[in-house]
Amino acid sequence: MKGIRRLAQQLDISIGTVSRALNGKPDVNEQTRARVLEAAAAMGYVPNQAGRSLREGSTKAIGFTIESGTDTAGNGDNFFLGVIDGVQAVFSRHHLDLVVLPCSTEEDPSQYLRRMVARGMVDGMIISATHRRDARIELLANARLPFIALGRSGTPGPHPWIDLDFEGVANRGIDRLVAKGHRRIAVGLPSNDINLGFVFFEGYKAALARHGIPFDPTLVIRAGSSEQGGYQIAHELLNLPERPTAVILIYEMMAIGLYRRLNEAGVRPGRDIAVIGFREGPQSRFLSPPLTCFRLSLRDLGVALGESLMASMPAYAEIYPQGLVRRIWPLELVPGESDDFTIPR
Amino acid sequence: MKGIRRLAQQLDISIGTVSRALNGKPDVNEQTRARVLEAAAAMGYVPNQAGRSLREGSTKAIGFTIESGTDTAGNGDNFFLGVIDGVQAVFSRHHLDLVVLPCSTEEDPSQYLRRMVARGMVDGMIISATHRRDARIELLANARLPFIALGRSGTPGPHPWIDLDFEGVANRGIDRLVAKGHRRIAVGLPSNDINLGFVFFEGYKAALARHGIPFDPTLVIRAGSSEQGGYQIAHELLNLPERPTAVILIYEMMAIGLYRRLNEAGVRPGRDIAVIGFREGPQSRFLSPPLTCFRLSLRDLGVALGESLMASMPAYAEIYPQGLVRRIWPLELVPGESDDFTIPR
DNA sequence: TAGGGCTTCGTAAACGTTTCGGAGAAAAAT
DNA sequence: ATTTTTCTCCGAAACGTTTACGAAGCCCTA
Repeated sequence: MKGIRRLAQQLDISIGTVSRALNGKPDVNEQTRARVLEAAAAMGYVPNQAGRSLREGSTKAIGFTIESGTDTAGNGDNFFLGVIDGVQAVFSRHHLDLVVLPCSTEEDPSQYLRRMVARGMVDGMIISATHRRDARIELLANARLPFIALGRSGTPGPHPWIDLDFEGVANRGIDRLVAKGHRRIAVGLPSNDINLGFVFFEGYKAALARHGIPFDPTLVIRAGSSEQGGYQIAHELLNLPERPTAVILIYEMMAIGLYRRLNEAGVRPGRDIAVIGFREGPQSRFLSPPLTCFRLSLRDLGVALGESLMASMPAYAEIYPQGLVRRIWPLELVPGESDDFTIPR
Repeated sequence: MKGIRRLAQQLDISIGTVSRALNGKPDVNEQTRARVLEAAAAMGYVPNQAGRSLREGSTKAIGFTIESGTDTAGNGDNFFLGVIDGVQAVFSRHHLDLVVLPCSTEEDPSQYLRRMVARGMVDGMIISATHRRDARIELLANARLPFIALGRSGTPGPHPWIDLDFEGVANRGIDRLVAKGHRRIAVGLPSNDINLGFVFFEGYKAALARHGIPFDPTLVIRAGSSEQGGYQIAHELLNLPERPTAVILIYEMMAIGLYRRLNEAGVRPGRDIAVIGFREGPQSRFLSPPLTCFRLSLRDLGVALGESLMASMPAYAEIYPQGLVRRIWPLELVPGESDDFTIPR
């Protein structure tokens, strides 16, 4: 005899009453409830999740899919660990557990997601690293599983997302560089079709146009989102017939490799070329020279993600007013010395 | 009508036969099996996990618990993403899925683990960041859930683990420093009671003893595992009446903050003090000067973890010979310039 | 032709939980 | 005193799956 049955037998009441007592249902004598609660605690009873979710159709768990592997995300652990901490702060208030579902580098993300959805392990999903056209979004919509995307997507149909302010970053970064006299400004973009690359690129082009700077495709370098990618970007820029005077990068990790290649060529960031990175990482301030980049609170972003997902879960409609969230997350400029290089007029 | 029932109805055979066909059981006509498989694929049938695991008592999923939050792990980089990728490579061969269970910074890790085990969501567990006396180990042993720890522990009772070669690192690091004439060698340790701190400390003391260097408790600094911790370590070392000539750090992240504080004081690593870090991170080579540290393959470590867990799961006894794994994972020295500082005799 | 073995399939039970409908008793209303 | 309401509780069904058991049909042997 196991589970609730054992508990009921020991207390000599029916399993139905035990269940109602445990779940705070009204029609149970308060004295009985106290006995049940005490006995449950005493024998360390915890409801079997399989049984419960089979009956309930819900699992009290939320999934957060990321890509595993060390070079894919363009973000160190700390990005996801930070965001997750915020997400958890929201969910724990409602006794929802967060499970992180890492998609192997060897598997197609949408196939993976399909499996995970089919598993029926979660009541909602947070997806990250959205692509330009992301099959996962259609998949989740079809499965009618509440979800929110960390990152916009060009996928048709309304779906909730929160995304970083890539246009704003591109705008402010380029404004800053133009103010220092730069006009040949290169951009380092991801080589895959992750959507943020497109968004950032659009912001870049718009900012240039605003300043009346003609767009030069040779200044657009696409590379992997890792340190190696940054190295490659620097390499290509150095080989350009007419070298840019400034570069803005989509990933901070790229800055590390970019610095390395520039140093090899005797080109010092901040003195011979202006560099602006994107999201501030642990090492940004400790690069030499410190990287000018943009900061955001990972935890706050996680909280926003969590609350927005709640807002699309019908089961919590009373607590979180339902609605379709589409939100641009602001970032704060962190001035370093990597863009000190100024072009005299 | 849903699930297997719908499939059976459509094919006009019993659900039992459908189930057996799907699961590759022998007593089903091959022609029938083909029909079932085809129909299942056509209507995108996937077995409900709750129903299955209720019946089976197994879930075909493995848990990997880590600590969320950005400053707790001491790994500001891709440590977990790298390890997870290796773990997944093993499990995917057996159609086991990996779920990462991040313990919030606000919750007690063993309470959290208890909940996750009780959830019955996983057939096995990998725990990380083991402590000196780790309640989670006893908990998992009592629950008879197969598990392996990434990190040793002083917890009594036999349990499987894989751990980095902290003694080896301490030994080789100190040998290297002593060979350069250092005798006042400080050590930066974590401030919490994570077990690796003790192991590293023991290795440090043993290595000193081997060289006949008296142990000086004032050279042992405990701090948070983040960049801030490293800053604090440097600060305390600088304030010592007799400053050490070398320092060895348990976390690479500490090196970043340590460098910062040292630079503020005009003390240059590699010239005025020798610094050795522990695990190589993405930025180790790009610190100025490059950090002397130790390297390991995260993915290989993950593979070893996965295979070792398999070896403690009775259900896979034919494939992976059962046994209690206790393994020290080697690291490779990566010479930098941070320990170039030599003491003349 | 009777019986035994093999193949294939259907039936039903079981996993642990929640909840619906109702039952019995006590309390309240008539 | 009878009816109605209220308070507790019980029994049973249901969620979707797997599997033990048995039955039916067939082929083969004696």
